[in-house]
Amino acid sequence: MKRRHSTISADAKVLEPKQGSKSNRRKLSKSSGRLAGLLSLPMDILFEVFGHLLPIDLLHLARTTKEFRHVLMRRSSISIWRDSFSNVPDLPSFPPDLNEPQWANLLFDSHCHNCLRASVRTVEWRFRVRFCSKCSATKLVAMYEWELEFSPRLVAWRYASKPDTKYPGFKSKQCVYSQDEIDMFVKQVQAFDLEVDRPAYNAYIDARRLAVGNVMNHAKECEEWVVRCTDDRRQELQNIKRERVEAVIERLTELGWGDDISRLLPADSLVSHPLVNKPVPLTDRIWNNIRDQLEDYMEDMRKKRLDSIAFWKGARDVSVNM
DNA sequence: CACAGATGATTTAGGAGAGG
DNA sequence: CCTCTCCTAAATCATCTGTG
Repeated sequence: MKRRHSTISADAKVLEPKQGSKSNRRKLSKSSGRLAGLLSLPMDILFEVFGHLLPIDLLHLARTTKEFRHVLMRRSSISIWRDSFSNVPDLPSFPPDLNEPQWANLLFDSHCHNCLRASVRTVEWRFRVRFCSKCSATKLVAMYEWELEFSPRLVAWRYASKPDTKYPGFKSKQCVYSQDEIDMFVKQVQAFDLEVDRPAYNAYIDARRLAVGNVMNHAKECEEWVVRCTDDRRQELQNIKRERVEAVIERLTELGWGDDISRLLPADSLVSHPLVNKPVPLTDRIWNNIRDQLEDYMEDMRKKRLDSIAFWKGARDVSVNM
């Protein structure tokens, strides 16, 4: 697999600037002078600094100005990217058919690769693309195998092995293909004159099968990585929530609510209170914002408990007197 | 006073589960 | 199997607050 050497960036879309809000643009213009000053640093220092950034930071930086793009996208800057990737633990293996910015873009940039819509979480690792739901509908096609013009065994092109219910309208027995890749494959196959080029055609198909197999294996690795990341993140959020609950209980206890907290019914537990059950650490400022509401809540719960006690006491007295 | 960072409201994506 | 609804997490943005 030959790599291009002039720049790292093979795909202009990788460097497509993000659409910023007005406030973002204002911020950029105010701080641009300082960022630009970075480039006046000696190269070895610059490499050292950049090497401590995360890949997505490098990508964002390369999108800010032509100068940053020039520095970060040239072949001689590859060590920056390698250092940067080494800052992220537990990544899938580096795919040999992508370059570093493309790989960073696929892994970490959440924009649709087709329309640049933000916040797209679904990556099609088999096709090495991130598409929003709208673009998935146009750029991915669902077909039964027999619908393909060429034998699917030869195309072997990254089809879904199980129902892909995330695409509305796709039938479970259908396979999912990238329209662009089918077009490219068909074009390349049609370029062969099979009367003359049969050996070359066979070699092409063999190479294609091998390449597809490698990408499929790599996609599996990436999907497993996503599962691990999601699990880790879920755990992290649970820990933050738990610590917030503990912090709230501690502060309420300091205010004299400790006894009432221990007597709360499970259904009234602070764990499920909307102001408490949030994956955001409790700061002094947040505490100041929520304290009054939580004290009101504890007051209500105390009243509820005392009313309940009074009710049962009354009921008992009635039954004793009967 | 300007600025950076924190906060909270709102919007959006996507997963889980219920029901046809 | 498919669709719909609900819920959670993430992203975005305007506003607030603390600091120099």
